[in-house]
Amino acid sequence: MTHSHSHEHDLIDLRAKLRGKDRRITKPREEILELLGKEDHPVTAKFIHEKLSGACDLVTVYRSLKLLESMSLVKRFNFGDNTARFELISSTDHGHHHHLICKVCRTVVEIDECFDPSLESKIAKKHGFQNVTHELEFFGICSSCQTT
Amino acid sequence: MTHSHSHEHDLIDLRAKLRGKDRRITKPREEILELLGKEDHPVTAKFIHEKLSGACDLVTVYRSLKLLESMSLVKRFNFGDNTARFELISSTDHGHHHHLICKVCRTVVEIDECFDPSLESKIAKKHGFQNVTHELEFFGICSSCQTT
DNA sequence: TTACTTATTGAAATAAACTTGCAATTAAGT
DNA sequence: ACTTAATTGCAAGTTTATTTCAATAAGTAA
Repeated sequence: MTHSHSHEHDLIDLRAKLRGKDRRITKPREEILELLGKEDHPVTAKFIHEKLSGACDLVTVYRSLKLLESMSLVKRFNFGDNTARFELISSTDHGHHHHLICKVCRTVVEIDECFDPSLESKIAKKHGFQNVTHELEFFGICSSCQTT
Repeated sequence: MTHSHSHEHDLIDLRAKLRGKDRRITKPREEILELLGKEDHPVTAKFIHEKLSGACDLVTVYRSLKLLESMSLVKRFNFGDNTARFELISSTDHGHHHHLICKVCRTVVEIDECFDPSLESKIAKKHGFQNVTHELEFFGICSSCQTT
């Protein structure tokens, strides 16, 4: 919904997390975070590089995204097309939400619903796993692509 | 559990599905199906090629997997490492099941549990999508990799 | 069986996503 | 401003997967 001001918080967050870590606040990192703050859906590294039109190298986009991901500022998604997509972790949903993707036109809808967390703890317990999380994406055909 | 004889059914299935479709039953296709019948978890094209040790080209493995997938004999999975993995669609679960993957050692556990299908239909209805399916994988740390 | 048609294969080339090595740059502390 | 080391850009290298095309082989019909 409203990503309008959230990215300012993310820049503050970035500075806070980088402080005292032998890491630096750089223009590419700030620009990538700012761009992600304006996007409503996960975007590819290539997309970011093009939108930033030469502000930095594509390699730097890859490296920055990896750093931002390791700092839990950005979340990586996989929509099954062999291309990683990245989204800002919003403070509201803690980065946990899912997507509904049109198999035809690749339109993406953000989904807030999720299944009961007891399913996850049940599975974790059953197999002796810890720190269990999940990746869930829905695929279907959107209203525009439904051939009558 | 018992994949021991199921692949014979798959070969019959393959022949049945290919018949009268201008498609041919070839050695690589049979061998890939047979190999998948012996595996308990999704495997990569590279893995198949190595296991078949030169029985056919890696390109043929990719092509065959794509064909088998389009024929609903094989299902493609994505474990978040930019590498497609393939598994035989068993007649019992109709190919619908999930996985629990150890983030450390990459061990895979097959999961039969799933959330209530009403969640899916609810999401489909809400956004006007049709033929909605989902991809769900669990990630965690297995008992062997849990540092005490 | 033999001949015929065409789907399929192998090999090399290409494509796309991502990573690595290294010299040049630049952020941040003193 | 000076220094140190993290970061960047560029080129080259990996990995995964696809495409092109001549050679091969599966299925069909004589």
